[in-house]
Formats: sequence, structure tokens, C-alpha cells
Amino acid sequence: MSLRHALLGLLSERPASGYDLLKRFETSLANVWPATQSQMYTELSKLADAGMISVSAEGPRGRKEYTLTDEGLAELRHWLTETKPQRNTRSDVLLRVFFLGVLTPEQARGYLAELMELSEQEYESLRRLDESIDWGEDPLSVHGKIALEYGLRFNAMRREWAEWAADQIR
Amino acid sequence: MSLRHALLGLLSERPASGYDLLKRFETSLANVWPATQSQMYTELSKLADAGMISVSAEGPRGRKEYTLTDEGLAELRHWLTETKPQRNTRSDVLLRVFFLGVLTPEQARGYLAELMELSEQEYESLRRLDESIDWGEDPLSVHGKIALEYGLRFNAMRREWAEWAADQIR
DNA sequence: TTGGTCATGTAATTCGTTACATGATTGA
DNA sequence: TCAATCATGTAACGAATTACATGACCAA
Repeated sequence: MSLRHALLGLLSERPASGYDLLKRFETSLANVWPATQSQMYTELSKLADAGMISVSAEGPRGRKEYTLTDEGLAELRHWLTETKPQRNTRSDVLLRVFFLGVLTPEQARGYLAELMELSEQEYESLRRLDESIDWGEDPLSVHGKIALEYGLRFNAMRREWAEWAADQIR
Repeated sequence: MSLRHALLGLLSERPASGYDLLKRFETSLANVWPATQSQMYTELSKLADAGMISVSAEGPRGRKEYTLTDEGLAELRHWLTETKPQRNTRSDVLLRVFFLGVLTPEQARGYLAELMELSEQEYESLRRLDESIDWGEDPLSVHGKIALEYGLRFNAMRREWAEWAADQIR
């Protein structure tokens, strides 16, 4: 249940409404932790009930601005320092690789070629994102850049692997 | 809903019972698509209802051996060739990186050091797995080896990235 | 005879997705 | 005035996790 920590994390930077958080997800965390609108509002209610965030202001159209409480910050720190990240990530992409034997070699190579292309596209899109952002020295910039570098390296690795893999199949 | 395809894929190699599939998950697919016992039995029932697999033999202790039907194989091929893999994978590891700013630099570097260690351990464990397996020329060997190579490259990439990232934080 | 492993299932709960539903405010 | 955007929520369903429950078979 990391969505709750993602929300706590975003609120640790500054107070925000559900709607604000939704927008910020789209432009930053969507790549590492996609979440839907309804999931976020539900989770915000739960977090408020649990006392980890509180309504600090109300605006037009029923807007509710949430602020991280001390308990919420403590929980965020606890998650970061005391709990281990999950080792197994589910990978749709890799699962398919196991079963490429039911296809013809041409089809199997076709799949790997698609993966190469996908990796290249994602690499390029991250590179453009990198260039479009005005990176500063603030903590958010530093860590955002680190995450982005991961994405670049990951896609470069995957592209090369897919190329190598296609070569293994005949 | 890829568990269903994982099961179809395993059954495409040879007929098996739920219990057999459970064991084979543990030793092969657990890294790319973890699933629990109860999830598997439930999904097998659904697949049988849907006509994608059928009970081909019954053994002692209520053992039911399932065999892939033509419909099941068609569905597996359809999944492999006609549907696109998910682009966004959730990453617990990376989500944390975004919020390392709430920790002290020492703690943040500590997290990245843990990641380096984790990546090294996983790399080594995959390398041992590689050596322990008697690879042949059969389709399963070829594709299993390709998936394993992905794991090796992935962990090598992640280790280097974590090292670089720790350097960025002061 | 008894402990291990083989073998299958159900129930409760949580997490995630899709769809539905509603309405206020603002700027052109 | 009207379209876009701001803004929040609920309902239904499916997928995943944990726990519970049961019992047959086999080898020591």
C-alpha cells in the first residue's frame, strides 16, 4: 500500500488539494506509481481519518487543502527507513518472453523488435522531459533527476537486451 | 489479468495439476509474476469454466490434471501477438527515491547503499541459478535464458545507478 | 502410527480500475 | 451564456493477499 506513502510524500513538499495532487501525479509520479482519481480521493479520506493529514483550508467548489501532520511525516520517514522495498516486481514484458516458444521465430523476433522500439521511444521521451525541466538545487530537483536517470539507464539497458535477445532466436 | 496467461503458458508445455503449477511458479515465474496458491486454484477453475483448459486426468487425493485446449492456445497466442504489454510498471524502489529529501543525506545514502547491496545479491543469485541449470536447445531453455539475462543486466544497471545516485547526494 | 508432502478449496479483506454522478467557477 | 476546467465523491467489479480449512497418501 504505497499510494498512501506517495501522497504523504507529495504533501511533505507543500499542502495541496486532491485535485492538485492528481495533476502532480500525472507529471511526475505517473511513471513509477500510476493511480486513478477515484483511488486518490478515497485514500485521502482514509489518511485524514487516520490523522496523517488534515484539512488546512477550504476553497471554492468544495476544495479541501490537505496538510501533512507530524504523524504523517513520521509515517513517511518510517516507511522510507524501516521498511524494505519489494524485491519482485511484476513484469508483463518479461512474462511474455517465457512463452515466445508458442509463436513462430518471426513472430517472437517481432515482439522483441517492438520492445526495442518501445524502449527507444521511452528513452527519447524521458530525454525530452529532462531538457524541458529547469532543474535547480532543491531536494525535489535532485531526486527527480535521479529517478529520471534511472529511467534513461533502464530503457537503454532494455533496448540492448532486446536486440541481443532477438539474435538468440532462430 | 496476466496470471491467466501465465497459467496457459505453463500448460502449453505440458499438462499439469494446480499443485504442479504452483511448484513450477516458485522455481521459474516467481521472479516475474508472483502468485499465491489460492489465486492459482481460483484462476484454474475460471479457465476451465471458460473452456481454455480441461481436466484430462484425475489422480489420488483429488488431483486434477489440466490440459490446454485449442481455445486456450489460441488465447495465449492472441495475448502474445495482439495485445501490448503495459508500459508503466509500479516501482516501490523508485517511488522512495522521490522522497529521500525528507531524510538526512546520510539516511538517503544509506537507502541507496542498501539498493546496491540488494542488486548485487540478486545478480549473484541469478548467476548461480544460471550455472545450476543444464541449458539445452529446447524452446523453454532458450527463452528462460533470455529472461535470466534480462535479470542479470537489470541488476547490474541498478547497482551502477545506485552508486551514481549516492554520489549525487550531499 | 505419525509426520511430511500432496492436493484442493473457501472466506475476508484490501487494492486498483472503470464507470457513473454531480455541481461550482471562470474566462472568452 | 456556454464551454472548459476545477473539484469531489460513490458504486461495481476484478485482482491480489492472508488466513483458514480439510483431508488423502506414503514412507519411515
